[in-house]
Amino acid sequence: MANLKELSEKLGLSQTTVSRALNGYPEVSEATRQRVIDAAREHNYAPNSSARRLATGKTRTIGHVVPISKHDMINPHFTDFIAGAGTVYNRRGYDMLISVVDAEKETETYRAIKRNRRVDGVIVHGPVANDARPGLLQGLGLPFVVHGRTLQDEASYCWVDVNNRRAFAEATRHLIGLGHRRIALVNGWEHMVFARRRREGYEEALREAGIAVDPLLMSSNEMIEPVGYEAMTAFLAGDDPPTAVLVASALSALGVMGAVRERGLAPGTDISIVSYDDKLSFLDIGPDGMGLTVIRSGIGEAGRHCADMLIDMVEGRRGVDHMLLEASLVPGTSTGPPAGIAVAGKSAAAR
Amino acid sequence: MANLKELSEKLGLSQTTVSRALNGYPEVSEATRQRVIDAAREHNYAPNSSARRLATGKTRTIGHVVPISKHDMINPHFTDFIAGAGTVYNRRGYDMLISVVDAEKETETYRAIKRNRRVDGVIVHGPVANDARPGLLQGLGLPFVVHGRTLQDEASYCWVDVNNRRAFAEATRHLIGLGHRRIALVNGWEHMVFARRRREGYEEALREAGIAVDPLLMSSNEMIEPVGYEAMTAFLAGDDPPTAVLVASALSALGVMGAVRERGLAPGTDISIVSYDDKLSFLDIGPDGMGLTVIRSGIGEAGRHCADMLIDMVEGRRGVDHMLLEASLVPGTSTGPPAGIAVAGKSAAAR
DNA sequence: CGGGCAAGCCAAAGCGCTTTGACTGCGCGT
DNA sequence: ACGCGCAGTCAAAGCGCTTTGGCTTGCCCG
Repeated sequence: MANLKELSEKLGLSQTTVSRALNGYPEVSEATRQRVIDAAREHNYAPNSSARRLATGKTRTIGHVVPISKHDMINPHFTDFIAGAGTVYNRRGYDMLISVVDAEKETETYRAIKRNRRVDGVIVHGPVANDARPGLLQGLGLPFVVHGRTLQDEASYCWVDVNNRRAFAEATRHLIGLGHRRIALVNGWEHMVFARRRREGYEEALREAGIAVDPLLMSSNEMIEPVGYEAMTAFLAGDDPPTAVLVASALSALGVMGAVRERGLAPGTDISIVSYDDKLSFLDIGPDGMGLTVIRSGIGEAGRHCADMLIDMVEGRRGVDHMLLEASLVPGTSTGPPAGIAVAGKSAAAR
Repeated sequence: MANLKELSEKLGLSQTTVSRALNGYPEVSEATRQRVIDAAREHNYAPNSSARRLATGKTRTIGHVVPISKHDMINPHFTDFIAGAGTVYNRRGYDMLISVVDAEKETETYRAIKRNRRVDGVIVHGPVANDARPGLLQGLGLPFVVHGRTLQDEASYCWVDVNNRRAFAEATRHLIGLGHRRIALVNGWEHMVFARRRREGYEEALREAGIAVDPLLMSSNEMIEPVGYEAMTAFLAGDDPPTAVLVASALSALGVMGAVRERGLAPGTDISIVSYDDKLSFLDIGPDGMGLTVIRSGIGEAGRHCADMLIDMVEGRRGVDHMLLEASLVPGTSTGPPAGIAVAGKSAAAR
């Protein structure tokens, strides 16, 4: 059955009534509604979504503009984010539109998206230090939720973020509590806001304990395996190598572990490792997998919250809102007192 | 400027003419066309895409139905695939619609997509042994391209695949040529067609060389890091451990490398490793990165070909077509003669 | 000089839905 | 007996585009 007209003719009802019946409006009798629903199912009818969108002015579609960097790379965390957001879209009857664009064409893409009225709102990924996007989108009047936060005006728009600062402060305190004083940080790019906050948390905890911040123990770079390996190798080759390391992502942690293993060091005994764990679905670095001590906050969960918040907004059920998720420290076997300090019964390497 | 009507009034032209001018039809004078284009830009006009879709019956949208497994996991290779496909959609003016659905709801999703006329065609990911999807989609009359191939009727629909069988046969021959006789295989799930073809290639090369296929040297499982680690650890603990191993994915290779390093073995000297490399953008296992010898075929490239093929189809410029990509063996430092056989100047470990 | 033809433009008819505003009975209170 | 409100239904007017089928010009050619 192609369209509403035919279906309504077949039922001997007007298009109005059939449409109302199908969309759950109250002014149609239950008997009629049931008859309509049965007929729709029988004839395999579903409204044409383009027509519906044109008539309502709503697209029931959420856009994700994902910038693609040199080397055609999309942030691997993105997969898990959309896995989370996607289930929400599904449940609430929304579509997910993804635009893969060159990083520098991003603002033009938002403008185009607005002009064509292709989506009801967008999710903004990976906020950077002076991010122009919130301002741009506010100017365009395109509803949005930021995954993360920018550094300024965070009160003026919706966001869902992890309390990165506190998470890293606590992880650092944990290591300090174990007796570590030389603690390295393998961080992400610091133009990304979350990375900056993580460093702040790390430094805050060091200062509290009266430990000097040593630039030689900090690296800021892309969060991928080879980079983690390089950074850790460099730290270990230094004059006064760290006894513990804080890693900003699972992928980096993988590289860090590679460097550690290669040097024949045992995590938890010779060196302590704590990694942030976004719960990349294909890589379990935590206690149940590789055994690392991790600071955990699922990125899929963040995706779900972003999606729900944005849909609430475009449907007018919610105003400007924020959500700060707390990460939790999950102890694994990769942490322990520094090598110099002997502790009975502590020897197992990670895994 | 909201719509065509206003723009045409402002120009003193009919909607017809403005529409034609903007869409490049020949029956409008160049002078007028230019005037229209300038005005459109000046007033920031772009056609409402819902209206256009309704009028034309084309959505200019390609759908990707991605099943989500237990543990909310989406195949990590997916990111790279859509990075490739996405650039093509962009270039050719198409949108990408992604539906994240529970694995068992996949066929219902295709039906719904067809009913609503939300997309012009779909890409089918991860074909399995007796895949129902090609038949279903042919029955629905929804154009599609399969990334990979099923086992039967492959001539009846469009696909883009890698010559997995040959790739693995050649990699195996390469190892045999170096003198290896105990060659293990860390494969993906064999209900996935590509994994099955890879094993066939591997076995073919072994048989050619008169080497018995040893089930104890073969594992078939999910292609993720922890699983690669487990498999390799088990192989190395066996009575007659392999001197070489063939790995089906970069992620598994990571686990394999972890197991190898942990045992203090040097890749290329103590044990040879060849991995299939889909060029995951966040993980370079090849010669330039971790240094492994790899069989390489970019998944992003496959994505581009799929997208182009599908768009050609829905635009009626192409009929049923196939594309078989060849993977190439890229030598790294992780392969060499078996440990027993001494060769001058061969000693460097991977990396 | 008139017919034919191409170039350039337009009015109006969809596309398939939602939504407004109006209409019909029917039961009810007075 | 009459009017009123309410439940249930409908015709028709959009939503903003594309596309069909004409309608003017102006020009060329016999």
